[in-house]
Amino acid sequence: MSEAITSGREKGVLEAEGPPVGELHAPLRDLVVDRLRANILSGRYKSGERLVEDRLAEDFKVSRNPVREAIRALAAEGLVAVTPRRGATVAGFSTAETREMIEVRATLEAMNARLAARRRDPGMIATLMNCLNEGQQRAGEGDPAELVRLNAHFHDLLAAAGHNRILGDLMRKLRERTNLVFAPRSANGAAQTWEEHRAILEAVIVGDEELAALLASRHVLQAGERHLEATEAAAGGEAGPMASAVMLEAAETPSP
Amino acid sequence: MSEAITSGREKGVLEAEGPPVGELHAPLRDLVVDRLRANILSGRYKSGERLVEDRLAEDFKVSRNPVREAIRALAAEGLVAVTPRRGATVAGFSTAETREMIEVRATLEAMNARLAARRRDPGMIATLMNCLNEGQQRAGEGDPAELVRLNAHFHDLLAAAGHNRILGDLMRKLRERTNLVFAPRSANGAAQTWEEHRAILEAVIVGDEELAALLASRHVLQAGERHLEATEAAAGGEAGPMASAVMLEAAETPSP
DNA sequence: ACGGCCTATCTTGTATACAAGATGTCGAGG
DNA sequence: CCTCGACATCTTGTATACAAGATAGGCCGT
Repeated sequence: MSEAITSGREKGVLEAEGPPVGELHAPLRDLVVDRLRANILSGRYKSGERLVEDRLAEDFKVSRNPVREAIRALAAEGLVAVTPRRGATVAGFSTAETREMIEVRATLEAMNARLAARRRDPGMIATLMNCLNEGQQRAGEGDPAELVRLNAHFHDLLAAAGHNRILGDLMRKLRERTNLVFAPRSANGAAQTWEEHRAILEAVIVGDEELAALLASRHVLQAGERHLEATEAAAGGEAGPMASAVMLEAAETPSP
Repeated sequence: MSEAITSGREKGVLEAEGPPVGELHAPLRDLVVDRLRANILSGRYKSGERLVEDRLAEDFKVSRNPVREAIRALAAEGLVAVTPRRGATVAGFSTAETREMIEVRATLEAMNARLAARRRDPGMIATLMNCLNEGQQRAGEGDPAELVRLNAHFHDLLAAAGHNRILGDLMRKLRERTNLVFAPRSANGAAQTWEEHRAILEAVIVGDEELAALLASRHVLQAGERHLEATEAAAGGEAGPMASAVMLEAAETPSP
């Protein structure tokens, strides 16, 4: 795969192609951001890997400036960590940080599901149903990258249904960060994931705010649990044995 | 006030002063970020005002590069808005966006208060008490800038008491954004604000998670209400008359 | 052989230069 | 009088150059 970024505007022999008419070309910085983010989220760049400006600039065939800005943009999103004079690396998270992110995500997803159930909108729901069907269909087939994409899409649609863009942005950034942590074993439990999606959507459809919030919260917390159990099993219990249960309890919304 | 940023390392006649020993000098970018943020939050730069790179570079006596990066960092925090080839302006928010931010903040502050009440920590509580006393004392005196600082400090301490840094970061960024909106009439209701702080802290101290969460949520929502009422009164009802009540209901955690 | 310094090299930080997009102005033509 | 368009100007986007901090390997002394 060629990594070069060109903004689609090479010097053609016959000047027939200005910048795509009506479609403003994005600054290189933004293109680089997209590429870097994609490479990080896809696992092509692994956690802890150094991101050397010069090398990336060469890879992408641009100067260091857009690369610098892209790196800092991703740092603001929490996908890369940069230390003042030592450069940037793909972010990695401790189990404590992971737990914290999961706690917050659970709360935000619960809030959003509540809003989606309250403001339910036929158009949105139809779109969500389509996404859900496709997801459940492909859950068995494999192709991790496609499943990750569909999962992100479902959550984005649900965020749109909540009609709170501030909330949606926060959820997306947090989701990307946790996905980065989960990436190594992301294929786990796709079927269960989509079963949970189905349950959330049903609660939203019937307008049961309480249930939608509870299910959305658990959806996140259980994914976190599965991950922590897996890593604890692999690493031999670096945290307490029931850390996941503690986590679940921590963010649960109080029940009536 | 001289706006120049120097990193404290001028060419002295007698080379007696390297970079302050043991204290790594921050990159200019970070210094510029701090200055810009301070100028924005203090209202020195008003919402909508253009941030021209050249002018800022001259003001701060640095090149455009650190300024560019600083602007983008603040854009990531949501304090400035940048349009691809048209430059950056100090962010401004519609009433809809403001409402959304308030909703999310209310939820996050509620979650944090719950965590602080659960994990209550004597040291933290003592520090919070000090801050509270100082705040209540100065609430009558005026000096808006000092009150804003103390308010930020109280919320930061409460965030620390919640022991979730991810959550704390999100709350701080959101608080800055809402403060930017509220800035024009921020002096309003300082006494009430600190009375609410007191109530929240009391709930945290006795470990009543439910009450702490409820009070924290209301603290944010009521501040939002006060603001929206004020602007609606000033602008002649641009949104529905009971928008603030709707907002309050929107994020309230369900009661048992 | 070991520890510490010193230099060679790599990488980031900052400045400057140039290219190209956006905006505002003024005049010609209707 | 108004509109359209070419030009002048302002501002951002990108590249390159140089300065300075960080790192690693080797050399010297003991």
